[in-house]
Amino acid sequence: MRVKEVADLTGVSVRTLHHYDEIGLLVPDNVTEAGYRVYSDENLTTLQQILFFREVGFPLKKIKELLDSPSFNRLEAFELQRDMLMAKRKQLGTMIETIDKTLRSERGEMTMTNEEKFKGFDFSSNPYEQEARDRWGDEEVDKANKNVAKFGKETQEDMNRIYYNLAELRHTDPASAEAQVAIGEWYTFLNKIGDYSLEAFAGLGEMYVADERFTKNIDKFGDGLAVYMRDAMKIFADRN
Amino acid sequence: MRVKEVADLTGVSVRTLHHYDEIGLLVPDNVTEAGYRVYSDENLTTLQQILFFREVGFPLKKIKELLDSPSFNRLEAFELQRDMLMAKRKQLGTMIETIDKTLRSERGEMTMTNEEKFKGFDFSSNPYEQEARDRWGDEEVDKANKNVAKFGKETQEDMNRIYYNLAELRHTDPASAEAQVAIGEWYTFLNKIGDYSLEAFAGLGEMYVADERFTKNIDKFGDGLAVYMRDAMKIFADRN
DNA sequence: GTTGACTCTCACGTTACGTCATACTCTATA
DNA sequence: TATAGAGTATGACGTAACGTGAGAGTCAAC
Repeated sequence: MRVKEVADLTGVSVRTLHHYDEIGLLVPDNVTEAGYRVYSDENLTTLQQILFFREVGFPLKKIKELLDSPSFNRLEAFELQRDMLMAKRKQLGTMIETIDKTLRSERGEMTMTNEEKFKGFDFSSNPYEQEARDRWGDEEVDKANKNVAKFGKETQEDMNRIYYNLAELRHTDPASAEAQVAIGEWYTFLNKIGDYSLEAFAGLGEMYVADERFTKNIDKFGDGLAVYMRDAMKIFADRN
Repeated sequence: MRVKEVADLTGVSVRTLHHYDEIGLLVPDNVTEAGYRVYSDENLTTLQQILFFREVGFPLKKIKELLDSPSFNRLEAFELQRDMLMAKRKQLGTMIETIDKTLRSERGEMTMTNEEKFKGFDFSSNPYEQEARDRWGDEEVDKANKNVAKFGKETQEDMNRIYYNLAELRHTDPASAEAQVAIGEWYTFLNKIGDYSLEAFAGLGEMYVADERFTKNIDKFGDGLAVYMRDAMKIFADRN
């Protein structure tokens, strides 16, 4: 699908699609020889997600973070969206009540406190923002992963190499020399992209098993890898 | 109430209130010696209206036009708001359905067309915008009244004086010398604030009875005044 | 009489596009 | 096959609705 088709289908402007491309929020899967953007069905699904999060007040930057997050899960997102919509529908009910009361009070049939006048009208802090943050993390949790992304493809490949390496060792003793060398590479790697003391390193290891978002991603390289890394990281920190 | 109280009550920021003051959208009824803004209950009601229209996507400029419109009516506004909320609630239902279907299609239980994927997600053109325009007018219709507001209090008083004058004559012959002098004043007045040919003047008179927004406002000065003015204006235009 | 919470007015920054301007691409038809 | 008309691309500046300090005054309370 080309820009205008997408625009007509979804109700957003062509300029908006250009903008989303510019900021890397929705980059079309294909481009013609002439430079025309061509959107895939996958792109459309992503756009649907974007529009949804936008509708409920998320800034584009945060939406991008969510979608980019390695722990992001489309199905979970849809479920959260469902919850948000239901909540919003309930809020609308409150607003309608408020309006009804206001109408009656305007007719002098009753009086309202100022608080009552704004019941349902407070959109200030979206409780789901926290929920989304909790699910797909930000700041702290994915710090490492995000930094990796910043440092480009090579760094990413380095990281994967270390993960694969460790995954192969994951049924051996984490205190063994081989494992400790591998985990030492991990420590060195992390310090290339961030700043980790030995304590922080050990703490990070704890998070690998404590936080399922980490666990999931790490265990992609091998079942039980997260636990193995935690153990190896603790030993490494203690010994150095 | 002072800024922060209002902010806490309504969930908007202090800066927002400052902003609304700056652009003349919500000017506090009182100001202390020290220059502190003090909001009245009336101000709060207005703010409620503002927040509502903002929530449903009206730009502040348009909101200001609505509230400033002489034909604006709080009760009508609340009723429109009710309708909009009900419609939005219905739309939410559609969106929830869409999400449910999407979830099922993600699980491979069914397939969806692209159009179905965006059902309920198109917020592009707000149908109520037109509705609001129709009720409280814009551009053309209230041009005169708006210009009056621009020219300050004196002009406003001049206008009212002419209206009252005509209202007293409204049971006499619109072709009489007295009536024609009065309507001539009206013509002169209008040309002070705008640019009206004789034809335009007669046409305006037609609108006074054709458009109920005009009729309502004019008849506030006396029942049947709008019709009377239309007649007098036509005669005036024909004679000059 | 000095905090601490609140307020004021600049004034520049930001987000998410809108709105041209200018130029290329691609069918559809004369 | 030339050419119009609809669509698209890339700048680049404009706009709306505030956010975010900076610097300074205000005010009740201890």
